[in-house]
Amino acid sequence: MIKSSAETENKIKAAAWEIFLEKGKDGARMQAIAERAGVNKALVHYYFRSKEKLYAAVLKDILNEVFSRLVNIPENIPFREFLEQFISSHIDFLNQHKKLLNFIIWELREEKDVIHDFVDEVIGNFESAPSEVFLRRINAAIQNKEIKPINPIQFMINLVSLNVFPFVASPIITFILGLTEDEMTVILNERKQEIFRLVWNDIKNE
Amino acid sequence: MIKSSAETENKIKAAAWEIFLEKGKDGARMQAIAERAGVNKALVHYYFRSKEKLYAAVLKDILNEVFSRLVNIPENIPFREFLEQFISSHIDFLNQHKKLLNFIIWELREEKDVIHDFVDEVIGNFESAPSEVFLRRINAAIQNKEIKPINPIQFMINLVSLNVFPFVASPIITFILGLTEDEMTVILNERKQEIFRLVWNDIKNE
DNA sequence: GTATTTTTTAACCATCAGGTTAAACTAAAG
DNA sequence: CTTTAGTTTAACCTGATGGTTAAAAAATAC
Repeated sequence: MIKSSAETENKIKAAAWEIFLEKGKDGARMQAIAERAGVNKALVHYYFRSKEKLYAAVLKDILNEVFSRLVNIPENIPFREFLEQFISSHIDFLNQHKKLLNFIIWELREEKDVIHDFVDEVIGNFESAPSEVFLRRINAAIQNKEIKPINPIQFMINLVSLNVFPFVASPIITFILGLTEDEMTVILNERKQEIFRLVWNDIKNE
Repeated sequence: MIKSSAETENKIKAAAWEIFLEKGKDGARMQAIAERAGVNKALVHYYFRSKEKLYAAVLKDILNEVFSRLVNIPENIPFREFLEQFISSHIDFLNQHKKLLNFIIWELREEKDVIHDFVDEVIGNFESAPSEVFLRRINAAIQNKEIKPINPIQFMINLVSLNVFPFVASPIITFILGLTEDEMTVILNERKQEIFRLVWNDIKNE
């Protein structure tokens, strides 16, 4: 068994990440985190002092992960391809982290100053805010006449809604529509094409 | 001051509704519910025995409220108007109950059997499942050639995503886009038209 | 006015969860 | 081999929280 401060710290953080995502901040138990990490409660406190601090560390990691995905916007390709890639990579990401957005939306549901400062700090690490990059891309495409002169804000909200919501609400949707989990998986996979078709038809010139 | 068993029970349930929506099941405190209801903790237990039972009672009410809205689907009008009304009434509802869907999505995020049975019971109170009614309406419209032969499931998912997500994620969206709350309100209000425009353009025949 | 029901008061219990501590143990590094 | 850092053990403390109780008080019904 190797002893390494950094490794153990990451092991604990990884376990905490899982538990927080499953249970939320209130529902998560330090004991459960310790067990998942294969260590004991004392060690968790040894590394992170308190639940608050551990939560803060994990949330920072989570937000970093999400924002770095959002920022990852390819340049110098036609808007049509950009859009296809954007949707595709988003849905791949959501598929790999089914519980992530659910957690974020719940935990950041109130606009508290604490959260504000916190998200600010994380966003501050990127050269420009994710939405800025995206907005510029849209406006450029409008200038080029690649797409119709749409409302960029509404367009972004539409796009993100179509991408994210089915994953966030998938248990409920599955249940209400009376589907099996397999059927739902198929439907979610089809959404790459469905979403692209819908939004591209709406904005393409000609 | 009137003493009435039923009234007090409702008063407590209403308070519990609020607190559960704000804090979630794990975050809610019986003490807070009692205070919000203007009674004391003992009385809350006198009426509902335990937090579990109170939660169950409230959740049942909440699901009933939501499903009765979903089922409320006007017949005998052109699909175009039906769609307009559906979006409009949904968004009105979401505007009045900003925290509701957020809560539901979080609390029902896992497909536990307990939840299954529970939702089943609530849905059982309606003649036909909400999705059934909606599906029939879409298929009828396709038959009539009112709309193109679309995939009804994907259509429903698109529609609900576009309606619900911006409300569920509104704090985050507001923050990421750097908007004020007032600006966000304006944007949310514009969505009735935006969503209708987008989906109707997609499915209309000619 | 008396019986009944609702509501309060306030103390209390048990449990759980976050957090601490001290001592012992283990692995690695010098 | 000895020092040091990492890790375990297990007991413990404290506060919060769900839940209970018995008695008194207030409101209602008859």
